[in-house]
Amino acid sequence: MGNETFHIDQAAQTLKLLGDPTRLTIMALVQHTECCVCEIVEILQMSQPSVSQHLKKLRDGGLVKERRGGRWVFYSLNTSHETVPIIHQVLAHLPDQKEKLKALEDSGLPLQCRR
Amino acid sequence: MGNETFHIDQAAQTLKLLGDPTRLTIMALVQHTECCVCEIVEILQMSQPSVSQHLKKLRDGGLVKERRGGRWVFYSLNTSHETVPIIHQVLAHLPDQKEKLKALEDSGLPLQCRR
DNA sequence: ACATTGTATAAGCATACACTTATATGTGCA
DNA sequence: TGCACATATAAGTGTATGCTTATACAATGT
Repeated sequence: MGNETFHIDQAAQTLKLLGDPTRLTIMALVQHTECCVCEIVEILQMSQPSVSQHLKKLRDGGLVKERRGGRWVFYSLNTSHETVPIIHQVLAHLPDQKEKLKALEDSGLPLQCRR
Repeated sequence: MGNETFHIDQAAQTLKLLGDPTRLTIMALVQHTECCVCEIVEILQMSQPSVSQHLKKLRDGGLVKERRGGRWVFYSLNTSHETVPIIHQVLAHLPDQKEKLKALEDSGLPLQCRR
């Protein structure tokens, strides 16, 4: 029960975080592009606090990193996490979320974060 | 939100099941070799009901299949589940559990299931 | 300094989870 | 038929989860 168990626990922790539709979608969103919280809220059609709490879990688990830019906070995949290989391969099996980001951009909603 | 959402939910459900150290270890155990419940109990050093309940979850989720052989029940990976590709890739990143099965076999414990 | 906007945190609540102990079911054998 | 073994299920319990509403914090612009 030395090194191996650690790996299993580590992987399980990551998979647990990915094992929620909201968080899994967020991960798919931020996988390639940095995303602003307000964009995520808009795309997921969820309350801002709820999204914020999911982001906190992903942050605490080390799966995403944040960058503050003015009033906005941008999230992206934390590529230095130990389980990134697993994460990438999981996300590779999911439908691309770029379209949703593009659709949001094209929708003309008054999101100021991209200016 | 047609086909895509379904896939995300499906993947999330699988990942949720994998997101527990006990279940993840079980999956790693039964990945290549059919395993008897008593072997799993012995390897995990957990109570039999607890293991049984985890197996039920994996069964209900379609991740494993069971085969009854005499008094024993053998579990193995359900390779016809929709998310097998994800499962395989996740498990590929985990330490091999064959050693534990071998160690159990060599330990001389009175497990009758293999005769 | 103050109001506005964007995000995080706090508190409360209903539900889900993982374990325990106790019991039921199922199979083989005397 | 009755006992022993292997596994499943039931009931109970403490904790975790995901949401809601309310509020705090942070940065900007006037």
